[in-house]
Amino acid sequence: MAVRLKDIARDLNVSVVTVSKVLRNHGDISRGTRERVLKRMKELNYRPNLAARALVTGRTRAIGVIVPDLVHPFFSEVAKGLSRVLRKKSYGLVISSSEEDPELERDEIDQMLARRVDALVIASTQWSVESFRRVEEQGTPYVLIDRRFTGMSANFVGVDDERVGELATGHLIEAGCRRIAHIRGSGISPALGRLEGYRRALARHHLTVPAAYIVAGESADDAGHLSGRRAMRKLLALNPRPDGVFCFNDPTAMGALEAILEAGLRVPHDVAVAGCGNVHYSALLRVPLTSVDQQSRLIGERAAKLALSLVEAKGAPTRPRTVLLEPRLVARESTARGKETANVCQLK
Amino acid sequence: MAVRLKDIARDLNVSVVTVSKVLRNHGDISRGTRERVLKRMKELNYRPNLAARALVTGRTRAIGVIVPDLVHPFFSEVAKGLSRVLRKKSYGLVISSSEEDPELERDEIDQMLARRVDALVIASTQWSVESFRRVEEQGTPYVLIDRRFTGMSANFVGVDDERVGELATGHLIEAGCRRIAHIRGSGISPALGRLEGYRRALARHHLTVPAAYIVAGESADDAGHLSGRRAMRKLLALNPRPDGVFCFNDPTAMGALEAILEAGLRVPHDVAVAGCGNVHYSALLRVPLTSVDQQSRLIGERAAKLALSLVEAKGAPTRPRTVLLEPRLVARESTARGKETANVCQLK
DNA sequence: TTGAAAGCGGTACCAA
DNA sequence: TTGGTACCGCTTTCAA
Repeated sequence: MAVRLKDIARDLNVSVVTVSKVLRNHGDISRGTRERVLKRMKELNYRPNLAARALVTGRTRAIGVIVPDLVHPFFSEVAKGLSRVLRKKSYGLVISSSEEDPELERDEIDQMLARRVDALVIASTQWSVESFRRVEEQGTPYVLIDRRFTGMSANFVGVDDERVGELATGHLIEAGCRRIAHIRGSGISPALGRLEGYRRALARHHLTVPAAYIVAGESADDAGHLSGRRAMRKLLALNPRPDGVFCFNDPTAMGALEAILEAGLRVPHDVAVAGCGNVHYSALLRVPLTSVDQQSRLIGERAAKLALSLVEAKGAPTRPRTVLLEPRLVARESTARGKETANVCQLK
Repeated sequence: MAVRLKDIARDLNVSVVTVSKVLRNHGDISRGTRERVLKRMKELNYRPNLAARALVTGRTRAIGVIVPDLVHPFFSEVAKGLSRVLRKKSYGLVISSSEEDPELERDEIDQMLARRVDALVIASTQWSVESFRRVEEQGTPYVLIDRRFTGMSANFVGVDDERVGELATGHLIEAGCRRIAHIRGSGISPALGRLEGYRRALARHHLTVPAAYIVAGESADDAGHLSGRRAMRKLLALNPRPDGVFCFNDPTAMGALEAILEAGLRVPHDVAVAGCGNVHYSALLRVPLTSVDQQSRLIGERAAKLALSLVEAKGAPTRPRTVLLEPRLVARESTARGKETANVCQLK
């Protein structure tokens, strides 16, 4: 059904090799032949069989990406960034979701390796690095995004999570908050980094908070908004009640927002809220949400570029690179306290 | 670097064919051999080269999907649905975005065909059916989703868009609105269907509205919220002003919401708003948004199943199937007018 | 400038 | 139960 080099060769009374050379702009072909071949290719709508080509070249011109959740706006943005860069180089994007399940992730990695993708981009839910060893064994280069592993030097692209925590917390402090709580994520690296940044910002301003001001959201990113609500309820029950909260991510922050409003309190006056992710509808929420932009799209683009450069390097041992992007604060109403409040607090 | 059948065969002093048969559970292999082979496969972490297999079987076990925008929640949901079904059958998902650009879409289709995906799922931005003819020529089965073409019988999975329009408009009417406007989408089929449903609902209730009550949003789905705002401003300038608006999709509706609030009016009291898509944060908006759920996830799942069934059919001419899913209304605050209002209006 | 032959890693068919 | 051989569509190498 599909047209093959052979068909074109036969039609034109030339060899397959000749046609193949024209296809790849491989010199040493007379103008005449080249044009006849191109013409026929166009007529027959010829498209080279990439599977066949992959078999002989060892390159599929496909990059695999595995994310925990396709619907999470962060990963959608990443995918868009990846796709944008890969398209330009006519690489394909094979995508799959681990559904936040480490075991599933391992299966998906195996699938990708079987498919012989040229490189792999992974936002891992893994606790151990064992599956990456297997990727390395196959000689497939890979780039981690968003989540990294301590004590493992691998290619990584992500936002500087400690800066995220510092930025958000610092902003809350500047807004006049003094009793700042944190709803943290589960044990993955971004959660730890943001927590660390939060602590650092508090320390720098000589603020201390009760241990109970740090509460854990659930692990399931998907239900972030529900777990954020639960966590915020706990915080509101404390005495003294926090006057500001930095949430691990935007879904969590939305949940927190809900809990605060449900309790009959005002945002930002009673409790200011900052999140992270700057999902594109943050501005449209019940109270427009201050958020730290983690440059999702850019993460995808940089990851794609890094992956491609590894492919070009053809397994020549490149030492792992780390790309840390600078987060940016986007201030909105959820932290917009009146100046006077800020001043009063600062006097104290 | 990667392990091949040949390596295993050599190690075990059997032929490649034998190993291949074990791999595929192809009978006629003694227990002993089979187990030795399996053991060695595990030891070496063998993974069949799918490119090689594809070359001889003619099947890549990959499905291609092309959507206008990876970040649009609707398409993310669709992708998730697809992925879920395909994973179970160990099919891979090759994804790409047409960025709402018909020309780009044609390129991406070509890429997919070159990659020899077993089937294609497309949410097309195309105006003509020409590119699908080319897909047919190659013998690659395909399923259209969301957007269809009149006068072309192809496999299609989507929501019943006329029902969408009827549901939303009918709901606004029941909520007491009498001057219902519509912000429509560009000329693609869902836009037309929803418009038609809107008209039908008005007619059924013997309502007429000025022609100016139907305004067009822009084509760019991405900026839906901005174009929704612009469109709503125009509507608010009319006299008499609409008391309800059905928006083509949720981003548009959010824009409309913004415009109404900016104008100092109240939702739903002055103007009620209904959208479509039921994106997962609809409930968290400034005014929780009534929306028609278009079953995005399910669309993906059904499209995947349909695509797989076409692949199984191996090009046996199956007559095109159309899967129309029933939309569901999710009523929220943006249309929750008090009963009294509704009654007053009905008296008039 | 052109093409013959070998081979990429598998599978299919048929004979041993 | 096992394996030899041909071949999938293309690229690579080298000779003509």
